[in-house]
Amino acid sequence: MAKKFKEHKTLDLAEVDKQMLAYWEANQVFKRSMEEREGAPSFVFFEGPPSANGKPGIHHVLARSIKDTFCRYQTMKGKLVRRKAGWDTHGLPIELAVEKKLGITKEDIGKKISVDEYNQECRKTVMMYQDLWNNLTTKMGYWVDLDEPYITYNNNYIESVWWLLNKLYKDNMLYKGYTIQPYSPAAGTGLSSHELNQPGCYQEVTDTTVTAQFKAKANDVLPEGAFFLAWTTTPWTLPSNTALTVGAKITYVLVRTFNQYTGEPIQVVLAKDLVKKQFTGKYKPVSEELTFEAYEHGQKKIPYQVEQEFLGADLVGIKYEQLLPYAQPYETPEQAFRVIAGNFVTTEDGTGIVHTAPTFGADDAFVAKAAGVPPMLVKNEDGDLVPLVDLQGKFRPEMGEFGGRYVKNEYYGKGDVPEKSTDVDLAIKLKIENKAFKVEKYKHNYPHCWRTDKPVLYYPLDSWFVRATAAKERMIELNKTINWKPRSTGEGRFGGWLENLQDWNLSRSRFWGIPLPIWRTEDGKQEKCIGSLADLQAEIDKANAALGLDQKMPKDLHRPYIDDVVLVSENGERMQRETDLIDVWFDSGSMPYAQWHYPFENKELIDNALNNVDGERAYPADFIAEGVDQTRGWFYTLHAIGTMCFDSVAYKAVVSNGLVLDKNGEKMSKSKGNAVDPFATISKYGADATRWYMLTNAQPWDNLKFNEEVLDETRRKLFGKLFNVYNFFAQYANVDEFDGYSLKGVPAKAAGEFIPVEDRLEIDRWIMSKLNTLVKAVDADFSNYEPTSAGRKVAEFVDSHLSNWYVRLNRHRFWKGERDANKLAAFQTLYQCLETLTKLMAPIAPFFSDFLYQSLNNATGMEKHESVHLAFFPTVAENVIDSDLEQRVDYAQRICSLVHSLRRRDSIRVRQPLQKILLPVLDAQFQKQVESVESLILSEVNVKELEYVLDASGLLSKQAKPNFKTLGRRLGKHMKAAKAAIENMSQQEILQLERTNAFKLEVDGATFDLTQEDVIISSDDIEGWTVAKDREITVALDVNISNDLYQEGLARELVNRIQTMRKDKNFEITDRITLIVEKQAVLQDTVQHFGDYICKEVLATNLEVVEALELGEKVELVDDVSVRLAIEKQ
RNA sequence: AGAGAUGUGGCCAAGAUGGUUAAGGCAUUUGACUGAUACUCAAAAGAUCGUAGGUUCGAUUCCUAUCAUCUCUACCA
Repeated sequence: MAKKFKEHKTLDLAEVDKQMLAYWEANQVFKRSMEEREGAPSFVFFEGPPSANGKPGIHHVLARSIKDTFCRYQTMKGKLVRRKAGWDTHGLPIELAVEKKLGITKEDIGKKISVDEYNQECRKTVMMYQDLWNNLTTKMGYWVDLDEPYITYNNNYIESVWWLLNKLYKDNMLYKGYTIQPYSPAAGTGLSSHELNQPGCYQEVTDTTVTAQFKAKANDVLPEGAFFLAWTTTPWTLPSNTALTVGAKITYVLVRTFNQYTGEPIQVVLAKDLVKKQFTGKYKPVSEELTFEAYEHGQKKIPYQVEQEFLGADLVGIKYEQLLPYAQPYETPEQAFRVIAGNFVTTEDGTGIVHTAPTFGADDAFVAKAAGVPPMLVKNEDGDLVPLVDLQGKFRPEMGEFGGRYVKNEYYGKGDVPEKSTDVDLAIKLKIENKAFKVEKYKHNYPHCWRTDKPVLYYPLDSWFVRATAAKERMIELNKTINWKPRSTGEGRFGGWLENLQDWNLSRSRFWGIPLPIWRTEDGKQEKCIGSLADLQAEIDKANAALGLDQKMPKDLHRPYIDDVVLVSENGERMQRETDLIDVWFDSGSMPYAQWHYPFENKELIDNALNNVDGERAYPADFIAEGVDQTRGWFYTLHAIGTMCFDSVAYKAVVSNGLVLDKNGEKMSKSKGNAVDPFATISKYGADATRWYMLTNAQPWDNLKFNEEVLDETRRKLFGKLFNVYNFFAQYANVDEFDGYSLKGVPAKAAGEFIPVEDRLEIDRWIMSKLNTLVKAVDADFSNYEPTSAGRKVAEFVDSHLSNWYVRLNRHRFWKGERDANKLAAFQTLYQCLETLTKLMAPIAPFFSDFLYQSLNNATGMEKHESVHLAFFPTVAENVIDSDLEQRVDYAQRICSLVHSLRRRDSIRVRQPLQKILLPVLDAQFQKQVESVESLILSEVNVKELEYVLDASGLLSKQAKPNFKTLGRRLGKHMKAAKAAIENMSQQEILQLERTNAFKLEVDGATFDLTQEDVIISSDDIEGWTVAKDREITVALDVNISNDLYQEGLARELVNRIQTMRKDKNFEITDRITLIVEKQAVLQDTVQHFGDYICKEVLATNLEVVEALELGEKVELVDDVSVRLAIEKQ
């Protein structure tokens, strides 16, 4: 006796999830999916560590579904796929969370709370979210090794990162530099861009702005004494001005006018496009009433006139007098105070000439450096070079009367705020000195420190940099070898980013992160970069010996312990660690190496690949996937480190998925309340429906508009349907004791062998052909990282072909009485379809597929695998694919559909038999194809015969259309006329073309030889018939209902009503009945001719016709025909 | 501000390499099958493919411009 196929009541995907999770857990399926592939070729996957500072959202389900799908697929393809989970544990978000939780600020660390305690708190915070993430990982069916994750705060991880940093250091790729960063003087700390993007940081403020006049020195382009106009919203930076930047291609003009504050005649230079914006209000073009000669200071209108034009490039190099000569740049002052070119200059606002203060603007610093203009740095009391503003935000003593004043009034304490800000006083001074062209208030957004709520300064700070620009070309080259999904992200967003690459600022002045392993002597002249713990130990020993200390290796490599370590330089000086931490993005970009503690352990995993040696490999990744927001984040840092340290790509293929938006296309956010809870979604619809929906509703790289209704539809349509098909199968398979190869009483030809596909019915061969075509396509899609296409094809197969055609047409084969080879073939065919489908679906829908697989396989024991995820992906049986067969069934489906539409048009129900279908035949092949599915069509649409109509039967009028593809190139612009001519071809002419395969077409006086392929012929209409068309197929239906047909129709209606009554009365399927029908004239023939048929269909052993029936039910058969019926169980 | 992506019926969404009727699904309306099951199936209606130009015999598809939405990076006069 065969084992039973499990029959399931209703489909509860959430319940399936639970069952399968328990099963996987109990049987260690994930672990075994790797163990069983030991020794197989590796498929390398990197898990991007989630930053553990936030709760997982629905978009993480998308990203992880993508990752999981391809890892499962590759496992099924026989690859060994290791997936180490990882946690991004460092960085500001964690620190902020901790500070918020403890109610402290950065300054309190080391005072109110020890750094050790703080450190512990950070670790705890990370662990707190880990549980939630693990929970989601498990519930959504994401297989990743959670038992041995890499954690970026572990000493081993840090050691690997140090090793990488040291490698960069040795290659001269690390340097210390001075850059402009957001800085909060009130808090005394630099701010990361993350901090600036806290909500509420950008506030609208009103600043005093100055358009200053910079007096040009003698030159060949401008007249004596001309001024450059430059606008600033931060007048306090004007004393630090060392250059003016123009756009080389921008057109500038010289304008003659008067200074509105002093009344002095002036000539000023500004962008031509901005003259109208600048010369407003009092300024009027010179005219007869308004002349330069007649102008007097104080009068209402000030004349102006454009005198000359130049290109920005002409102005470059002109020197000008320093605007506010409080100090001179310490370095190369002779290079300062000249006009330079910069591509960031626009004519949107200001004057088209940009006041450039390299100490306080990132662009300024960049453009000045490129042009060799020095920043305004002066030597301080300690001999260090510093800007004119100190770290408290005060002007230095060099600033004379301004010395000691805060540059922004906001920095003063309550009560100390002066009446006029430095900006205002500077503006007044410039007005008096004929150096201010215009002073105005200006409203704009300006970043504020989230902690002190005071404006941020852009301020030069010491930072460590990775010389990424040195590897730029190589990064671009290697990027071209990466398979980006979608391609545009790799070429556009990422490629563009690489083209404009800047050096990577590594420094962060925080506590919770990987410390920069660089120690320096006090004068900064000697330094050491540590590349391993052994290295550090050796240096500590050396320092202990040289300096007489008793230092031990810190148990924890974080601050502050590491800061206490003092090393010694070659010539015996003390060295202190640079206090910076490194950018957390470097942490995550190091994961390919650090997750394995490379090169201190697992060295071969990476070296095998680098040296092209046989053996297991863990580098580079064959595949990674994250959100498109990681393009300049993780995707970049992986690529940069891979290129710089190993001259290799870090990943060969990358899928960057889009955002998950709400159903209206808006970004999800907690504040809008439109965020979707992944846990709720999964428990409501099941993980599989969620995954399937997210992967197939839109390409992963397009944004997904998350719509619950569509998600539910996925559940119903795909999983519900497949589940029903399975249940149908299981129910009858159990009755007939199907074991995969045999039925009760119908043994397999040979033990463990299927009936060869070629020996099965055509309809079986058809679905098998379809199935193999599907396998081929899905395999190709998965290997090309196209899950959407793969999933849609599977869904299409299940819906249109398997459930709606194959099962429907073959239902009777499963429940008919006799057991024979035909029935066995039906079971085997359906079994093979279902089993193959579980494997095709498994990568996307791991739970349901395994549930189904086990339900099938446990009964037959055909495969030894205990889970679909341990099985292998199906291989294509090319010999089973029969495209002719697929085509003719496609014809059958379409012809049936056309006939149905015709019946519908005349309101003739399918139970009413009809006599004839006419099918115009366009070629012999078509007729041959349709003939072999003729009986199928006739029974499906309940029609008696199908007649093929050959040409010229008189019924058919043919229509010719040009085939643009073949004619287009030949005819060119004669196409329009040719189209008309061809469409006007007579029946005779078309016939001639068909017979001789030649036709001379005359168009516009020219003659063209046409063959049949130049023309598309379709049959148009058939006189007197109802006709429907679907592309090349035309169908005509004889809708005349003869009396015989009518009677037969009534019989069928009668059967239907009786069946319904049986069902309503809960009779068993096998119950025999007596049928009593009230006598009626219209029904007399029906009962006479079709009585046997009726009895057979409804299992009636006798049929009584009585004059009047008291009991029973009155039912309507068709319009105007009702009858009273009764049935009784015998 | 720069870079990138997207814009096809009420909604979701196919449509590499220009060509004859622009898939399919949901929703809507109408009807139908069914003794496995099932809010299943079928039909009808609904789009000149963001807008404007251009190339071409012919453009949803190629080019240019423009608008809108979104993302990333930056915040600079």
